[in-house]
Amino acid sequence: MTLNARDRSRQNAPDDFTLDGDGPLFRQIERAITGMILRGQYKTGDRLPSEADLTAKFGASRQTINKAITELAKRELVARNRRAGTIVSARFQESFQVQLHDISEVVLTRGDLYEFRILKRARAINGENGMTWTAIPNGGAMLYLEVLHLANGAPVQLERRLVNLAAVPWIEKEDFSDTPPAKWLLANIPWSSVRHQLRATTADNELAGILGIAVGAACLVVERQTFHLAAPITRSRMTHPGDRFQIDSLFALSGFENAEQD
Amino acid sequence: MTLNARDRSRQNAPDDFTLDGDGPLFRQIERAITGMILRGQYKTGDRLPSEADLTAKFGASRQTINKAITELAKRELVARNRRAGTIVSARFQESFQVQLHDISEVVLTRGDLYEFRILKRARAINGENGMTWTAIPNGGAMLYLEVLHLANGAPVQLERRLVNLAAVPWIEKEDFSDTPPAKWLLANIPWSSVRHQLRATTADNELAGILGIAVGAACLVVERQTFHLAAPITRSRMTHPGDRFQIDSLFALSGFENAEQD
DNA sequence: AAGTGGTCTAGACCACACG
DNA sequence: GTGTGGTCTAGACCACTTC
Repeated sequence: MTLNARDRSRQNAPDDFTLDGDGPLFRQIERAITGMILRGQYKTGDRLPSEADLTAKFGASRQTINKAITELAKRELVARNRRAGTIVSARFQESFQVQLHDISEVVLTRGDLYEFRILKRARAINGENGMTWTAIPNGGAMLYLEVLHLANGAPVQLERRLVNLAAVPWIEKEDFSDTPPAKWLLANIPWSSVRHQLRATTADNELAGILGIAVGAACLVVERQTFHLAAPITRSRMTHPGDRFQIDSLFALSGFENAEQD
Repeated sequence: MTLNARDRSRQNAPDDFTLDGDGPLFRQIERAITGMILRGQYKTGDRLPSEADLTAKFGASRQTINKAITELAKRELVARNRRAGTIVSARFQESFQVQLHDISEVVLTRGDLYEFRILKRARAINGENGMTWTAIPNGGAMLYLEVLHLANGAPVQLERRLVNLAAVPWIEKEDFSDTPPAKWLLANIPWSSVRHQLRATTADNELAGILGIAVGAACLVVERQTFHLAAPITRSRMTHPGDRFQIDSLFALSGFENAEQD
């Protein structure tokens, strides 16, 4: 195998195995390698030194090296293969993570006054009166809740929720005077899986009236269903006025956070 | 010292430290404890046995126990404190994770035919002709791209993108005949942080024409900006017809995935 | 003072993929 | 076979928090 000058310099360049002395050793190593990748000292397809080599270069034990690189692998910055070694990933990510925060947190974070009102509360039978939830059997008992969330007195979210009473019978005793149903459920009922759907709709007459927006205005809808060990717990449809609400989410590789403008 | 079953049940922590023998030991332990929490054998506020105790109960080394519980702590199923021990969290989550997939993956996953068309491509100067991107200096050179993504011939996403030419000058040589700009950028340009915004809008005349929908129809807009070591790389606004596209994301605690209906 | 988790080391065996 | 990562153990010292 032959290397041209550029390749050779690339192989010699990464003599940058210096640590910043800040925090645990495995984090320092993680940052050091992340930095070398981000700065291009290791490029897509390059092979990192083996754990044994890094052990010598950083003067750390193999466990510590492994812990650091395993973190990078979780973030898909590198791919690890037995025998083949650790390869810097083609950075194509087929998915990004976005965080959805509870509406009360969003409002309070913006520095606004948060309030909520229970507009409706009723027992319902699945399949009757146009109330259907396909995840639970027809005829199953449900609690229907309609909650309006406000920021500085203006509606920012209408929450329409169904709760599976077969799974959470105790909820009938709750009056939600202090804690909104979303928070009560999350604090009291464990879940093992969550499904989210996000979509856009336009406001019909009823929705426009409740949210105080024009008929036909765009709305952002977040639907969430939680399950506990395969049992459906609750489904909520959260509708937000398009002009008063948006989801905002920032993600940074740890150690490389910067203050960004919008 | 040993306790009989009665003594242990008095402590509200029944013995169920059995492993399923499937995969690495630390994953088995992780699943075992997750299961005990989800089944209510440990409730919110309960203290888990110390790592030293678990070492004995599972017959594993402390490292292995620690690796398992550290995973639970990352997922916020438990909170760890020196001296105070490991406490099962109040399950209130103030944020959920949702995954955003590349549009081509979404279309292909649905079993549809994916195509894209570059509608426009032009150099632009920040601040001129109504093109502004506040993250880069006024007067900065940008590449503007307008890309239409189709599923079975029907538009599902209009992507309007600005690329910071100061950061990625090489992009001017790309013709994007095979690979859409989003994929090219992710595969070729590293990033260290990403910002997402999601909102709903209604289609204006131009948008309605391009997407083939009615004027005033609801659209879901995803805006993404990536940065590399504080330098803005690209900003894309991805607009989807509300009736043809929604974001769908499923999350499950590992080991507790179930097939859910919608 | 003492219990708990946080981290690190040294050494080991194994599974897998490549030659 | 051989090199790589995957995992595990035993032992250790330390930092933090509560007692």
